[in-house]
This record gives sequence, C-alpha cells and structure tokens, in this order.
Amino acid sequence: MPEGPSIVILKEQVQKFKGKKILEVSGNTKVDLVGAGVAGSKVLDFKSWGKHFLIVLKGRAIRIHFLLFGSYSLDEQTKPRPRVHLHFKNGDLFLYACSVKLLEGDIDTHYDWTADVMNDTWDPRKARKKLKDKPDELAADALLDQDIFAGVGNIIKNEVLFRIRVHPESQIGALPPRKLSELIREARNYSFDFLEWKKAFELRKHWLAHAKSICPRDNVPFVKVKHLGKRKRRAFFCPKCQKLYIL
DNA sequence: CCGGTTGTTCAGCG
DNA sequence: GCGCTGAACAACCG
Repeated sequence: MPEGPSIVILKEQVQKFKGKKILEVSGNTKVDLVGAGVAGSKVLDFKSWGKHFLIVLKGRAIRIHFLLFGSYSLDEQTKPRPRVHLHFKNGDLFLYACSVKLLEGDIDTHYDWTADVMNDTWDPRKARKKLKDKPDELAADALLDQDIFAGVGNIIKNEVLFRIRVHPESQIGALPPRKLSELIREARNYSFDFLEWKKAFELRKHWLAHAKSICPRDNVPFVKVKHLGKRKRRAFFCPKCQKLYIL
C-alpha cells in the first residue's frame, strides 16, 4: 500500500468525505481519538505528504502511515480489526494496520510540502541542495530519504536508478551534475508514471527492474542484493548498463 | 510452516 | 548526542 502515489490515489478516493462531519470514530488504535473528541468534528481537508495520509480537522490532523502492510477500504469493512473507523453520513472509511498520530496545531507547521515529490510545490533545487550536503551517501539511500524525496519507496528507487542508468551504490557526490539532475527529475517523473499505472491496475506490468531477473536493455541477468545500503533494502540492477560512480 | 516484503521507529550500545 | 544495529511491529502471499 505504501509509496507516495498510492496515498495520492487514496486522497482522491475519499473526496466525498471532505467537508463532512465525522459522526462516529472507533478502532483499535492506541491513540485516543474518541477522548480527543474527533467524533463530531468536520473533515476540513485530506492531504498527503510523501507516504503520510492526513485527515485535517480544525486545529489538528490525524496522521496515518501505512508502513509496509497497511491498507484501507471505503464503505465496506473488508478486514477484521480496523485500526481506525470513521463513520460519515454518506459512508465509512476503514484504515487497517497503520500507524496513527494526532498532530496538534496548523498542519503547515508540521510539513515542508516542497519536499514531497508529488506535491505541486515540489522544489528540485532544494533537493539538490540537500544532496550536495551528503556526497558520501549512496544513490539508493538518498532516494529513500524522506526528508529529500518524500514519497519515494523501494520500487520507485529501483526503477529510477534503472531509468537513469545509475548503479545503486554510486555516491551522490560522484554523480556528474547532469546525472544528479536526472535523478531528481525522475524521482518525480516516475512517481507520476507509477500513479497512472497504479490507477490502471497495471503497475507491475511496467516494472523494468524491480523484482525482475533479466535486464530488458541488454539481456544480462540483474544483480539482486537483499540488503543494500544503510537502509538495507532490496536492490535490482544491471551490472552492464547501470554505471557505478565513485568519488 | 517458513520466509519474504511498496516502511518506520526505538532501544541499546560504543 | 551521534551513528550504527537489530528488534519490533504489521498482514498477507507463495
């Protein structure tokens, strides 16, 4: 369920609850939403920041993070033990196996929207500046850094690196300026491709590197690393066409 | 039954 | 306080 584009889809799907009053709240979250008086308040907006799904109320927001296994359903409860269940006059929102937090105060004080690769205000120059401060960082780790590329997950990471022909263990500081620009540009571009493919239920079909075994460019077997970089995530890359840049 | 995963946080240590 | 490591958590699939 994770990765930024999936959250953007969720945000679109719950639009019918925007402006509506939460009539009832329940679920097994440890956050005391009932005691906090969430029932009775109106949803002012739904927002997303990277992989965070935000239910904005007056003066506060419920922050949902689906981690690896989280999921949701609309109107029908499809799984046992919802973490959060919001009941509206015109339907229901069920959130399962997610992390829940209550953010107090203006939502804008909690988030830098320009760091979200899917956001209208995404600022590639800021990303570049942050990357400049981490020359030793591996390209694979940098792409997963939510302070720089909020919303990018492991699939997007692998696909972006394949697209721009960069080895995941390349160091950021060793990338030629043009390559660095490509990395930043494709982190956003691929996220929007991901969004469209996911909406069409054909995401996997478009994977060129992630979970694949042969490079579609030159038929060479992909290298598969189980725990690559400091974030120790799965990596798939072509030893032939993805260049290793080292300082 | 076991191993693996589109992710993050926190305790424990040096 | 920092950086690193491993554990913990969660649900489902093959």
